[in-house]
Amino acid sequence: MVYSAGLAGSITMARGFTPLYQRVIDTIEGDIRTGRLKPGDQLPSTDQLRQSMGISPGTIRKGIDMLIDRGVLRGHQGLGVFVAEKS
Amino acid sequence: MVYSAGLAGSITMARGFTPLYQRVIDTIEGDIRTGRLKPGDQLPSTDQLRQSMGISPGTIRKGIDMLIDRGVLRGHQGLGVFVAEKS
DNA sequence: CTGGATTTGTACGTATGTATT
DNA sequence: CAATACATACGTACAAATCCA
Repeated sequence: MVYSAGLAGSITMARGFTPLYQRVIDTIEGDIRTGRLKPGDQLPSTDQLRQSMGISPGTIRKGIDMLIDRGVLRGHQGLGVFVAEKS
Repeated sequence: MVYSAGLAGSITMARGFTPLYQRVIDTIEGDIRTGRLKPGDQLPSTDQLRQSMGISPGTIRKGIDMLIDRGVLRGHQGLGVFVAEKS
């Protein structure tokens, strides 16, 4: 699983107008939509996502938090974050 | 408007611990439910909430972010945060 | 028109707590 | 007990939008 964010290393954030946390959301939801992530699947750890996307842990977390709040993901402390079984 | 961060009156005190960001959510939603905040009303600024609740800006922000994501609030950069007209 | 003040929006880094293996 | 991983919370900095003197 790749999770490349592109533009990694751009400190000045010369991004378009898509916030980084939105890119986290888009990436995960895209992988769910295409079937690369299926219900019950475990996501890469926050630290792995941080490394592969080049985004700080807090920003990774913000995207995941929103998807958990929306019911798309489920977080289990000590275990990991998983794709929700039902939408 | 009070927005005290005191422990009494919290809705979700079951299991002993309520996260601070949840207290922010509960306080705002409670004020909407009781009519103390009405659709179109402006909330106190993040900095005012920080002071009155004694909670860090990031945590205040997290609660507000979730309510914006749920459609309960609307944020307008440079203006303020308002109670959404539609529910 | 300009510039300051206010306020939200985004992003970073760090620390600590808690659950699971 | 140790390692792993999520959950919560803190503080800071700067960008962007709005308002007004």
